[in-house]
Amino acid sequence: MLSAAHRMRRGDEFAEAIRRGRRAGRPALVAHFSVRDVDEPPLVGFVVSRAVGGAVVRNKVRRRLRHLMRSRVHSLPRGSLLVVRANPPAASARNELLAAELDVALERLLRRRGSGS
RNA sequence: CGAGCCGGCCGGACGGCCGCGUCAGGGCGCUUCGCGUCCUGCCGAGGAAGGUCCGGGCUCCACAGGGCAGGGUGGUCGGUAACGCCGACCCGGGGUGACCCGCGGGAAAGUGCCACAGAGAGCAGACCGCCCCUCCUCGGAGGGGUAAGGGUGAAAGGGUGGUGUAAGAGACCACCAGCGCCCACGGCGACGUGGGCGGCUAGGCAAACCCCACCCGGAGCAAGGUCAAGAAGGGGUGUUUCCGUCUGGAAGCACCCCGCGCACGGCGUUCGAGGGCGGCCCGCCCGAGUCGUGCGGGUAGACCGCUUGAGGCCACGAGCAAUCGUGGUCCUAGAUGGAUGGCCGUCGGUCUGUGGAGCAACCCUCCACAGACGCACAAAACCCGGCCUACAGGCCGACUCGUCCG
RNA sequence: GGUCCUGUAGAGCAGCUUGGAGUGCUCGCCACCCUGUCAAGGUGGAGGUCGCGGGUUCAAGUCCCGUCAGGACCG
Repeated sequence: MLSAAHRMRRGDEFAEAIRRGRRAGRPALVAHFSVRDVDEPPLVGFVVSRAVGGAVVRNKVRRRLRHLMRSRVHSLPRGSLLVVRANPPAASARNELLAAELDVALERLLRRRGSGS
C-alpha cells in the first residue's frame, strides 16, 4: 500500500498530469506522467471510472494498483506526477497481468524522458 | 418418511509476514502553539452499508390573518418519535390444511366513458320467435301485443315454482338471493347473529374527473458554524455633541443588516417595480430600485458539526401480538482523490473424478483419496425507524397435509 | 444530496392525451421489375415478449404499483 506522502490529492495536479503529461496506454490501464520542477516526492493518483464496475470492484482495482505502485515509486524522479487510469479489463485481470502492463507503461514513459525531448 | 407452510439466525474460522486509516502513548526534528517523521498498542464496512420509495431526529430559513390551489393516505382498533411501517381483528378472494393475497371510503352529489358485435348498452330495447287482428295471388304482406325462449356481447334490468293470459310479464303469490330502513343481542370498533317492515330489483368503471375524512411550511451535513483569504462601500437603530427648532440636518461612538465591477435590455419610482411571502390570491408591513443576459474578477484552504444513540445484549414483568416498563451490562469505523490490499499455512465450503459402504436399485446419503476454485450479493460518507431489491451456502424452532407403524 | 427524462421491428422515432384488433413514418433487409452491369428508381413482402413482474378493467403499448437498464440537469 502506497504511503500517504505519495498520494495525489488536488484536482489541479490530476489535471496537469493528464492534460500536459505524456501518456502510455495498455489494454487494462493508461498512465499519464509529467514532471514539475520542484523538490518534492513523486505523487501518484488513480482514476477508476464507473465503466470498470460497481463500488466494490472499483475500490479493489484502485487498491491493487496502489499496492503495485508501492514497489515502483522509487523509480520515479522527484517532482513526478503520475496518474494511472484503469480501463474495464482491469477488473478481471490477474495481478501478474496488471503488474506487467504497469511495468511496460512506466518503462515507456521513463525511457522516452531519458532519451531526451 | 415424503411434500408443504411460517418465523428467527449466520453470512466462512484460526494464524503468520509486509502495508493503509482513526485514536492513544513514546522518541526525534523544526521557530513556541503546532506540524512532520519513526516506533508500539487498540480498533477498523453490511444484512442489505444498496435503490432513494416513505417517516423522523438534527441544522438553517420562514411563520398576524383569511381564501384557493397542490401533494399524500384510505376497513377497524392498537403500537410507535413518526410513517405509506408493524401487530391483532373484520370483510372479500384462494388453498384439503398450516397459511397466503387485497390502493379494502363514496357510483340512489354531479359530469364522463362502456370499442367491436348486437334489434337494443343506460329516464332500455322487437332481429328471430310467440300471440291477436286485417289483407291475401295461400308462398306471404301489413298493423298491434309480448322481454318467457333463441341469437350477440365482458355486461341484456333478480332466481325457482305456481296463479294468470290470446301469448306474456312481480301483473299477483310462495320460497330463496340481494338492497334500504328499524329493533334486539354480542363487540371499544370495523362488523356479526336474529327478528320486523318496505318496494319487487337498483349494471360496471373513481389505479376517469370528482366528493368525503384525515395529514402535509421550505430546504438539506455541499445543512450550518468558526478561522483564514478575497474587490470599494452602502443602509438601519440607539446614544452623545453641535446647528436648527413644526418636521429636521451634520459629526463622533456602539450595535445590527446588506454588499464584486462593467455593458446592454425589460419593468418601475402620483398609475407602486420589488421584498417580507419560497405555490397563488386577498390583506398587512417595508418600499426606490429591481430583474434578465453577456463579459471580466474573487473564492473553491483548515477546523467544528462527526458519532452515545428513539443504541446493542441479558434477565424479569405487562400484552394474543406489534411493542412497552424495570434492572443489569457493553461502548465496537469516522475516511474526505476517500482508510480493508498483497503473499502464505491449517480447517471448512463448492465442483469434478476414483474407490468403498448403506440400499432391491439409483441420478440419493455417508466415508476416504486426488485435482480445481479464494469461494454469494455487495461496501459506510450526518444519524436513526421502515419498505423494496440482490444474495453461494448453512443452522434452529413452530405448524399443516399425505403414507406407513404402534 | 436533490430533480427529471427515456425504454415500441435491425437502427432512429411517432402512437400514451381521452384505454378498444400492435397502427404508422424514415433508413436498412429480402424477392421481383428496370439496366449490358452497378447505383438510383418502381412493385411487393418479411420482421414486434411494446425493458421486466404484478394489479385495476370486459379489455392495458396506454392507467396504477414495484423493479431493471441507460441518460440528463442542479447544488
